[in-house]
Amino acid sequence: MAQFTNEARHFFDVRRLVFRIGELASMTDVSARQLRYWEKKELISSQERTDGQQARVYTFKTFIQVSLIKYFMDEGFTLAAAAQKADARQNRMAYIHHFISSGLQGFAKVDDQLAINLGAFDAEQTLMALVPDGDGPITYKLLPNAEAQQMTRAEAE
DNA sequence: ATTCTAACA
DNA sequence: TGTTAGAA
Repeated sequence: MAQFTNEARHFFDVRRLVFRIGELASMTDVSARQLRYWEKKELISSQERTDGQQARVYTFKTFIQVSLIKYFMDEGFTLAAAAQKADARQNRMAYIHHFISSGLQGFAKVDDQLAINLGAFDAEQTLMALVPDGDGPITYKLLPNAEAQQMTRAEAE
């Protein structure tokens, strides 16, 4: 079974997943003309081009942003309002992502069950969520920080 | 083939 | 906003 620690690991780097304007346009049903216009209005941005190339390069994050703006415009919002709502949505998602990734400290075995290290409960204790193999409720257990840390690390790699 | 800017319908 | 033109 895969083990995880705080270290993020991945098969590919999303920062290398980029699109040119034609691709992004067909992916989002937003015309290239609109994409250039939105960029000029600073509602979206394209990646800085280090080389001398002229063609815009868009990140995956921009793909999400464009999709959100498009969605809100289809809902009837003006471009400016749609962009504002899309921005707010992304900020909420960033917060949630931070909340989750900071809360999930790693996995371990406790009482022969999968245990999810949810991080500090207070100054001395760490909260562990015990996930049963089959059906059944998830239970929680508080362990001394040192013990939780050690067992979480012991299962890693 | 694709994207660029600028301009006009 | 769509759709051109001509250049890169």
